[in-house]
Amino acid sequence: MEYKAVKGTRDFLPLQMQKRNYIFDTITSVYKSHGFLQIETPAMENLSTLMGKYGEEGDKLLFKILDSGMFLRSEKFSSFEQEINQSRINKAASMICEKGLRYDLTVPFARFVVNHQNDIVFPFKRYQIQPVWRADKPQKGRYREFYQCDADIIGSNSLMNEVELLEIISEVFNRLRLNVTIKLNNRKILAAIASIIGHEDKITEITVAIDKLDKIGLNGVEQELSQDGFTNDDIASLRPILQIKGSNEEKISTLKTFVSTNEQGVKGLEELQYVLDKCKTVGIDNVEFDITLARGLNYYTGAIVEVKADDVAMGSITGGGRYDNLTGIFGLKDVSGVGISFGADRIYDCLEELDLFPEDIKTATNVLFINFGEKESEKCLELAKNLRSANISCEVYPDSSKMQKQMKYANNRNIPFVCLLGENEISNNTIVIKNMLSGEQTTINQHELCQYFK
RNA sequence: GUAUCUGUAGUUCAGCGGUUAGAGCACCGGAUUGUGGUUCCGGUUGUCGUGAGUUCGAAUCUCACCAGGUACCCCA
Repeated sequence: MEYKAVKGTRDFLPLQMQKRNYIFDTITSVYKSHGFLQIETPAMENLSTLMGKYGEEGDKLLFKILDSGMFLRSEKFSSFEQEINQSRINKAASMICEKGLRYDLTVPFARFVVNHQNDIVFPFKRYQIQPVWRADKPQKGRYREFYQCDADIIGSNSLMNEVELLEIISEVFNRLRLNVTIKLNNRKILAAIASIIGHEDKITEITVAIDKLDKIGLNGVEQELSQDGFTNDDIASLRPILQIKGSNEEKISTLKTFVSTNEQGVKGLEELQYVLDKCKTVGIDNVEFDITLARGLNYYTGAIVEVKADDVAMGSITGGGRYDNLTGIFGLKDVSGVGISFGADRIYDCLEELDLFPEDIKTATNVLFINFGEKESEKCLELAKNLRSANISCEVYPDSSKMQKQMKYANNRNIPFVCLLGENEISNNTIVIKNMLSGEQTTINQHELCQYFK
């Protein structure tokens, strides 16, 4: 086939849209039940807004948009060529691209909050369901265009917000009937660990290495750390952290002694303890303190959270955390926010794999009127109008084709009821209703039709 | 960036050196002019990813290129 959708992007068929909307509707209704307000932001942002917020890897994965028109003045061409020749792609790109597609919804939201600070009420609780784009190589559970479903609370330091977001996560996955584990950590603890072994500047290296613990094991992590310039002494002092085990309480008590001399670490542990305690009061029992959880995004400063499906091999399906300084970058200081993001496409893949989509979401039309000809279908139009005003979706088959074809249409469209109204029925004011699931049919009076479907 | 697998009908795939390249599904028609989903019969569908090489002979073997998937990295 010659013309295809761009690699990593997809068309969605009607059935897929019905399933996707089931996910979006579930998340939206939970968000609304907590009083979150919806916003949208543009697909593209200035690169100055996006660059430098996601870490080195993130910058590489930004889709950049070529400036329109005379994008490169001839006098600049030689310096552009020079940058290209030296493989300084970002520098070269900045000369011909000023815009890029958004990489997530959080950074544009921070820009939004700064721009509209006088028009919104703080603490501001917003939700946003839109696509984001990443120039990644696609594979299972990884797309170049995918939907994030974000909820953030900005303008409040309270840890109640963390708890509310965890409640939302729990509620959404309950409603979707998907078993998950919520992994929780705190950047302050990670920063304290880095500080205690004397490598404050290497938080990223430490977190990335710790994050790989379950993948490459203790030896692998230690090897990686020594490649990153950590001495054997550093690694030895880190070992109790790398080998931490047990329940949430046991892990916390191990850490308490480890970070007791570090103010930030103590604070992080207190925050973590508070959130875990409150989770217990609201009945969330699948939260796990996971010291290996790091998250690549630069802007997180406090709680960080990630959700994994228990019964499917899939990357994280929800992520989030607290960011104390994100709006500061755009010129609004001392506004802290915390947010989460559901990855709708990965959740879709999980539900599909476990066959957890409800059957009834396939039904778009409840009743099909079989078309027997001009006179008969005219009567059907009348009855269809009545059904619709009673809020029952229905349609009249447009051609008086063979019955087999019309019935097949109802079957393929998952229409649960078919109405037959032919010559006989017209003459005695009746109508035949066939249940497509059971195959049973009944004959009723035409004026009883609305009542029948109520 | 690294590794690995796969490109054959609308689709899922079989054929893996030897006549004119097949099957299921889908689609169309019929058995059945007022009954779908189950059954039976018939029909349509191809630059075998592209190019070169090996060979008497290539969908099949080799190489290059193009396209797609998967794993690592990272992430939702």
